[in-house]
Amino acid sequence: MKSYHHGNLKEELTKYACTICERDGYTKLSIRSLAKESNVSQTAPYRHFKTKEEVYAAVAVEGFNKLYKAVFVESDKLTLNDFIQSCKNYIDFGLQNANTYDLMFGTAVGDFSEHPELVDTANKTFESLVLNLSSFLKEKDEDILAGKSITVWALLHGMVGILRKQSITDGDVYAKEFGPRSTTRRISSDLPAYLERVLTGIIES
Amino acid sequence: MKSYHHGNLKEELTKYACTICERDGYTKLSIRSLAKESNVSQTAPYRHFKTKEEVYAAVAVEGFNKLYKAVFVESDKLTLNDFIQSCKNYIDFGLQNANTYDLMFGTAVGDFSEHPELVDTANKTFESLVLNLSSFLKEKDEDILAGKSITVWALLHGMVGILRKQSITDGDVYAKEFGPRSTTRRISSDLPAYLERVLTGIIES
DNA sequence: AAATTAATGTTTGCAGTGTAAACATCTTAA
DNA sequence: TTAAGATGTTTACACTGCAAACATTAATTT
Repeated sequence: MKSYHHGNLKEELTKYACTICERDGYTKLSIRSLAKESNVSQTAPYRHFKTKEEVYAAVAVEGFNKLYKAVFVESDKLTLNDFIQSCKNYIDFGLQNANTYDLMFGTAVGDFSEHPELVDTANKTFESLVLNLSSFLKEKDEDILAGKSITVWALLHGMVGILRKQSITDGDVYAKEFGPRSTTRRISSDLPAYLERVLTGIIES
Repeated sequence: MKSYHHGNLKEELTKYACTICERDGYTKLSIRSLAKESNVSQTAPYRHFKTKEEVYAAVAVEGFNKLYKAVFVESDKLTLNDFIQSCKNYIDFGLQNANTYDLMFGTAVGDFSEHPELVDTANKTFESLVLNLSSFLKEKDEDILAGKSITVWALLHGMVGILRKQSITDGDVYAKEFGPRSTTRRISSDLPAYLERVLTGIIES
């Protein structure tokens, strides 16, 4: 028996928004289609989200939570392999959730600070990365630790972007000579090895 | 005397599209407003761009050209400082053209391969980075060279993303203790020094 | 328990959007 | 000169974000 009030509309809208954003890209998301999917009137979502950007922010929050889970490692004494695996998980997340990743780090949500929950979730993710590094290293100086974490993160973040646009590097004069086995393809075919080599370089600098 | 045919509408549309995309973000761009700006009917742009995505692609091409100019160094024997400067130029471009950068590397243009000119321009930019590195290093092995170039690029690309979303790292438990002088702020206040330290580590690995 | 208020839903309406189709005008090549 | 192609306009359609006024239900106060 369908009641006037939905019950948990916000949750349902968020969930569906996540699906659409990831499947079709966030530009394809419309508040009306969102409403239709939940069998609710076209403007009902506005009771839960002031603007479309707030919907985007909610999707980004879910994204950061998922990324956090992918990166987090329980142990407080990581091995090198644990650390590499965590980093690989980050890149895999970025590649397998490309559209959501774009939403999280692109310009769709202009200013995080207008969405406190988004700031918190994003912080938590980054802190997890710092903690991983601090448990793996014996580094005490927090300045140095934070600096290195940022460098590691930058590398991971950058690799996601580049691996996703392989056509940019595949076409280059050098990689071309290797035919189908382009440089990016070589890297991604053994990502852990690549990461171990590069990350240890960064960590020990 | 206004003639029926505009003359160089495509150029003018592209130029204005670049302005809007950078100023307001590409989601704010509408083909109709584009047309209005050039005093031309609403659907005239469709004679030059099959879809809106083609407009995005055109803007991205301009972006890569600009980025190329920022990164390119004439000399075929770069000093370390030349190289660092070129890398800094990359990051500066990303920060000062945030919306365009997002268009270039985000999901707005789904598949570069459908826009040959975009592939070419993007390739050219990456090749410039490889050439910089190859002239700076004495490295001959093209595999290694391409691999290192990708690592360098990933770091630069990642730093752009992270410096743009400082709220993520500013809020972290460690950086907080330093008050207004957050980790990212320390890094960006002396970017060349940071880059020299990190990049030499990557290059010499 | 009744009454008030707040939360959450609906309806209607507006100005704007991407883009397809049919038509007009100008430019270029045969 | 004329036919073809390029580039413009008009019209039309289904869709969009979101504001405003109203309806229904749940929660809170009396």
